[in-house]
Amino acid sequence: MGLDDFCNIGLDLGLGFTSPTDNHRPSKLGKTTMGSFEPSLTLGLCGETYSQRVAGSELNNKGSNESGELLYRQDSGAESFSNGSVKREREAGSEEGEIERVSSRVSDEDDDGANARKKLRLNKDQSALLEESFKIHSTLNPKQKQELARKLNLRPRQVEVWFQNRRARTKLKQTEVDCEFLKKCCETLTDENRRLQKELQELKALKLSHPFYMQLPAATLTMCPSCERIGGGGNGNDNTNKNPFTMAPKPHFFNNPFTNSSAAC
DNA sequence: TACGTCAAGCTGGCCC
DNA sequence: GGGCCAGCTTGACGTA
Repeated sequence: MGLDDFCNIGLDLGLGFTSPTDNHRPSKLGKTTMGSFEPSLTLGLCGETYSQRVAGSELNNKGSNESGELLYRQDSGAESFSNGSVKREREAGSEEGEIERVSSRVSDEDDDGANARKKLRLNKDQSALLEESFKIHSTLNPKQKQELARKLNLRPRQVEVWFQNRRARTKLKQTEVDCEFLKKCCETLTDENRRLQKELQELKALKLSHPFYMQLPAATLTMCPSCERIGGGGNGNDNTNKNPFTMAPKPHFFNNPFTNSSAAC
């Protein structure tokens, strides 16, 4: 292994997203998680890979701050003035129908409105209780639905719809957060890519202007995979003093828990 | 009046 | 096949 071997260093710089190897299947309950993409930036040197991976962050999902001021308009449900499906009719005809008769507050306007669709607005208490329930469980079983509907003086179908819409809003919000996160990742990795490209150019220039360094036996150059420093064998431990092979410290993205750390350093 | 919000309708997929 | 869900759409309503 001589000079030629050392000079034929394979420098590889890449920026991109890698897909996880496991088949991450999103939960049917719509609990989205980061993990579909792992932004990565690699600089390969002599077969060594400098790799940065950004794992999913703890994206907090605050969710419930949407219960604003609400009007106390309670009209009959949409099923009352729309055709509705067979399914809905069946629902209304069952025990829930009884609840509906008790709970639905049909306004006077509905009598003349024929099939006019009125906007139902949940009042503050209803929204609060629904939010509270949603925090506990984002999906409801039939019994919970019935119970909640009874408490809220609503029809089970309305409770069900509210939960469906609530999950959709949560997911939308989460998607927006994920989008922002990935944008930031992209920016960071672009900067890192730029920096490494520059460093690569410098190393290439150095290789031409300082052939002395290239004559060092390759075996004496070891790179710590953690701190990315190249230590020269037999030249003392101080490799921080103007060592042309000292690389800039690896930036840490978002407290990435997957960043390798070596006990050797 | 344009736009945002949200309850509700509709449709297709999945699971038991 | 029925129930439930996600995703998309519709329409009423509030607001700047």
